[in-house]
Amino acid sequence: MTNTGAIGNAPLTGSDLRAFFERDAIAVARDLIGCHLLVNGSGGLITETEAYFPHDEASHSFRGPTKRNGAMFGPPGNVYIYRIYGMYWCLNFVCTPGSAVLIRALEPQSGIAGMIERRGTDVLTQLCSGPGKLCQALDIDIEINNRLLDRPPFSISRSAPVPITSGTRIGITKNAEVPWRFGIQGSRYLSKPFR
DNA sequence: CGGAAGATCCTCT
DNA sequence: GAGGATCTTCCGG
Repeated sequence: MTNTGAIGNAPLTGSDLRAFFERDAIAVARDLIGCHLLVNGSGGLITETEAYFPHDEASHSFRGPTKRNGAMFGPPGNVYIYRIYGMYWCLNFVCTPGSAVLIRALEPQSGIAGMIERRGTDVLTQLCSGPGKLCQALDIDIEINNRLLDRPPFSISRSAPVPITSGTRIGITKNAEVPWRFGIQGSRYLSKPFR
């Protein structure tokens, strides 16, 4: 399958941003693959995503809004950031209320020197090959939770179509069999290969 | 290279 | 008080 929705590369803003995200999280997760993400000048092509839903036991929104997951019930195109295992941050983009896409990996293109410094490695394929690594590389933390993607420090734009593959989501125990993980087929910049 | 285990800290039960 | 949408290191094969 190919991402056919990608035309042009101007940043998604305002009503365009809203229209892109106000859809089924699976469609959004698929269409985000190959998009270009910048955070404070660091970023690149999104290579791996996962979709989460309110009716999905693996989702933080499964039991309704709480203090922690509040941003997940914000407007389409909102950013939801949470701490995982007491050590790392994870980045999500909100779709319809309580639905979101976890950004799991990207191919570095901009601000690589800063990523190398923050990650402590110069191996390009290991800078953003996982949700926690990606946040460390892009200097993402809770300070920029609950903001829209068309405002600083964020910028997101569509890019050229890429070949898409899918599989089961990573690191969960509940609802673990659904194929709601998406990625660039054959990319070297993934958290794990697709089977 | 694959599996195991430890690090570490909230939030929600 | 348990349990994570993770990562790194260490160990064995």
